[in-house]
Amino acid sequence: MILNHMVEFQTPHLDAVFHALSDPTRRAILHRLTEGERTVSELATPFNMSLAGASKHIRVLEGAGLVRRHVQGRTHFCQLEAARLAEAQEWLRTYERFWTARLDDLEEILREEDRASARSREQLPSSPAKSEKTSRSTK
Amino acid sequence: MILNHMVEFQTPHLDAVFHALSDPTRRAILHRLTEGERTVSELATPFNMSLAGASKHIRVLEGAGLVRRHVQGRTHFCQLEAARLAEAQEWLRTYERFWTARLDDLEEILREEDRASARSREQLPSSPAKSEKTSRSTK
DNA sequence: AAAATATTCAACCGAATGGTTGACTGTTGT
DNA sequence: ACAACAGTCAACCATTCGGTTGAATATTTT
Repeated sequence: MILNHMVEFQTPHLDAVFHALSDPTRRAILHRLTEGERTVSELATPFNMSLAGASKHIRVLEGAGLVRRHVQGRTHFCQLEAARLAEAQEWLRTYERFWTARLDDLEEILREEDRASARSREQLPSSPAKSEKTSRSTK
Repeated sequence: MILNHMVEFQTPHLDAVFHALSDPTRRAILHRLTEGERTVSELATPFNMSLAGASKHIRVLEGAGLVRRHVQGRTHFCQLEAARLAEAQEWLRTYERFWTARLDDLEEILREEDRASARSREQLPSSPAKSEKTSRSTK
């Protein structure tokens, strides 16, 4: 049982992917790659960082399987490889019901407040009748 | 413009959340918390690790806003706080179109292969007529 | 009052991280 | 042939990480 636990979470992919995503520079690089293929220098220029530094970040992304590279002469072209991001999202999907649950709770609380304020309006008829539901953006 | 870039990815929340998720022990702890509130010792026991070690992991999760704690006497109860996971998923959602795009590409390629093999069947009428679409699990 | 329990704290350790610099390896343009 | 260019490599540095141990702080039980 404990062993199941240990095995269940020995998912080196996720380790690498989440670690890769934990750095803002690397997230920015990924974002940049959504615009299309870019060379290493192109990816490096926006950052206040040596080329070698940026190169390291790209290697981390490559190691996590988030970037593919094909070399053409002396220039290395990088390409977004999103499949592993899908795995990460799949992992997060397991927890979806926990935040939607909380949002549902919130909605229930707000509805309850609405009922309460409706009652107080009945007791204080001086305040004007408002539209059936108080406007409230749950976004 | 470069500045926009720099600002756009200064999202310390995501840094902390993704970093927290990059460790398998911490992911296991989160998973455990989906079953409900657990004390620090309860969370620690499945792991081959000192209590202090597990405690540190929990503090990391807390720091990332993924766990809330309420103290009752000498025992600390931990609770999953999924909202920040939603933020992470939201970030990943931006990239969804890139893996679905690739899946669409794949589908298109397979369709093309089907057409090609259909043509070759026409040229080699010895092979028996099969059902309209070759069965193929895209999963 | 004393012992047991739940947990953190502080100091320490080795390994990994994010970054730099300078030298090296290829490739391309003159 | 040579200089410029694209990029990696290797060594180094400070910091963080994941982990340990032992002592400290509360709280609960006996």
